[in-house]
Amino acid sequence: MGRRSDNADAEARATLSDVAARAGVSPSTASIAFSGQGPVSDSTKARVRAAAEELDYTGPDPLARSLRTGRSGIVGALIPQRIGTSFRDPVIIQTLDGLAEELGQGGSGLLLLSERTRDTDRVSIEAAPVDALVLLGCGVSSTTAISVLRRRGVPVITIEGDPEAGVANIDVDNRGGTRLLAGKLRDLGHRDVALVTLPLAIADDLAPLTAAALDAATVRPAVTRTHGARDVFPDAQGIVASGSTIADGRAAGRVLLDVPPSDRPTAIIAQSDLLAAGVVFAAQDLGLSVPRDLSVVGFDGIRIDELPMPLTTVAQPAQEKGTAAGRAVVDLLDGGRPESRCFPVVFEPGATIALPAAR
Amino acid sequence: MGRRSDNADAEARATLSDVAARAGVSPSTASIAFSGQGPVSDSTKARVRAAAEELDYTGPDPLARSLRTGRSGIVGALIPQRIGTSFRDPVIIQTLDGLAEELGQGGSGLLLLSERTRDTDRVSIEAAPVDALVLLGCGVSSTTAISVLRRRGVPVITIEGDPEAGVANIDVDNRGGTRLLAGKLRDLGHRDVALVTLPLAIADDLAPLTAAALDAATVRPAVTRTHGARDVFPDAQGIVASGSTIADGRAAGRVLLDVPPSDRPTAIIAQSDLLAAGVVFAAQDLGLSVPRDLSVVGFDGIRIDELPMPLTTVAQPAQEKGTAAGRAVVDLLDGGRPESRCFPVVFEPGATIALPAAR
DNA sequence: CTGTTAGCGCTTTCAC
DNA sequence: GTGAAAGCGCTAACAG
Repeated sequence: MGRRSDNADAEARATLSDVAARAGVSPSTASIAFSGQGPVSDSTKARVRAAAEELDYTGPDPLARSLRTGRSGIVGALIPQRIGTSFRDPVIIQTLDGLAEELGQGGSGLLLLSERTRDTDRVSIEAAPVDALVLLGCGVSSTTAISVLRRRGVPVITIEGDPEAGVANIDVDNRGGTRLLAGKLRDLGHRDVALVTLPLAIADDLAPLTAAALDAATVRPAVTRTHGARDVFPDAQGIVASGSTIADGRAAGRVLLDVPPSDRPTAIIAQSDLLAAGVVFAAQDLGLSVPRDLSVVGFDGIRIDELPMPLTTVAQPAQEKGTAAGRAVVDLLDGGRPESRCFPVVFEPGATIALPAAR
Repeated sequence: MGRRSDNADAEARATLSDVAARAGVSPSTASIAFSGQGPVSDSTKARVRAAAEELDYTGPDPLARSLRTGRSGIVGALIPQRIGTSFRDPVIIQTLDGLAEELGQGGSGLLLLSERTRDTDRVSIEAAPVDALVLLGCGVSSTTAISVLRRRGVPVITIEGDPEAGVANIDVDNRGGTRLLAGKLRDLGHRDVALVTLPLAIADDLAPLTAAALDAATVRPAVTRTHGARDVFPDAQGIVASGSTIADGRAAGRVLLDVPPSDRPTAIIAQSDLLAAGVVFAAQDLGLSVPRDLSVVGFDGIRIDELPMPLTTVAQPAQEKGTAAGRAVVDLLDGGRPESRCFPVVFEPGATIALPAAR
């Protein structure tokens, strides 16, 4: 029973067969007239269009079309947390923008999936009607997600995901970028350097950075950036932030800085620009001047207007990441085998690092 | 031929019939075992599950299920412009967040549609496989969109749309809110008041606010807020901004303020907080002090950290708007007839208005 | 260029 | 509690 919402109005909607009948042609011909996928005489096409017009037929039912062709025209993007949270991060927005734009070129739409959906939902990763899925800097132990999708036969692309998974991965040079920043600090003479990391797992709390937590981490970039920092400062300790907002950075910064001066680091490596901005504010809260009393570096290269000085950071091509992921998806759907790639980052000198203050 | 991507791997995926056969039951029984929509003995259910496991069957194909049930489980959101642009507006993000969250409760997913899709796209409003669509503060002459969707039988909800369209509309008190702010300015003694409006149509350019432009406007809130301002200052002139960012406001503000002092308004009513912030910056650029030399009011109630003082504005419940729209959609899909509603706004005193400077 | 035939994979009466 | 039958609306071979 029951197609559509059996709302008051609607006597059954016309189907392609109805249109074909009215135009005096077979359904297959009518189908071709609509899709252009085959030869039809102009006169026939016109007749079909006219019949459609009369019957108020707007085109093939996408649901039926999807079943028949095996394609829905929809690509899913799995984002961490809820929209309001994820979308506070400019990097995610830019990446999605690039992704959506590129998918649009291929005629596909973007379905937003949050990690938080219950699997009873009609549109969870185990049941969403998607032709492919992009895992976006996710804290799903992405191997789990990937295996579910593989079983479903849904192709996957990851952005900053686990490279081992045998899936094309669009990456940025998180390790090298952080190492570069750490190197600048070392060259200036910093030795007491602390980290403010991104959450290591979905829904992490503010906490010290422990080896155990790092081992259990599911958020790739957080781990990789930590490695990059430790390439230069092997013993660097730090704080795991509870998110990637200015407020989260401020809270983490306070923990690191609101201590006796002798225990205070001379520099802080924050794993995102928003976190770094928060650290700068935390320093200001405590009467410390940046960069005189404290050097701070970030990651991402987003502009943060509220900061009194430009941040020393590395810029990543967020939108291009999305575009590349989109292109990889389109390629995949065309039967190609897109390759992983890793974007370089670009150093932005800014004005938040300096020589360590004499003690 | 060809189901799915005929990629190297995959020998044909198992179907529900395969599972049923293996479990020694009929397809209908297997279906019930999966969906829970009917009576099955526990033992049968277990057998079906086991067979599924063995065949690597993860559940019913969503495409087939959709065709059969007439529901895709997907709700579309039509946003103006591209993601990167729309999502710079915190109000849109919050609204989408509320919407997605509420839809998630109903088990539906959110498909992002941009007005900019070409109608040849597989997933345009003409052909997206959605159970319903939410028009989000759109500049589509929404009547057009609505009529397409009505013909398709896709139910629609609008957010700040045209109320006449015979569609449930989730609105906020744009007119009353702006009138309230204008009233404050009048009470302080302002008489030379200028407007910085939101774009009146998709992709508007910075331009003077003319009667013709206002008549041709497709973006509802821009029109309504203009009316609200003119309820108090009937002759107020102004500038149509080219977007709703701080930069757009700054540009518009410059046009209004970079004139001989005698031509300068003593107050500016901007139609969004971002525009208002831009106006404040434009004033500063010209050496004017806010609110001493110029009073500025906004609209929305978002926090703008980079501003040196809190903005005088009215706050709208952006997330609740989304939630309400989501609830309306769910209601609609349940066969209900959700009603339009209009949220009130709340005055936020801020510190950007004062008595007009003596001339 | 057009029509015939078949079936995508599933859910849902309805009878047992 | 289970099975048989029907068909959602469409497109893709293939034959004419």
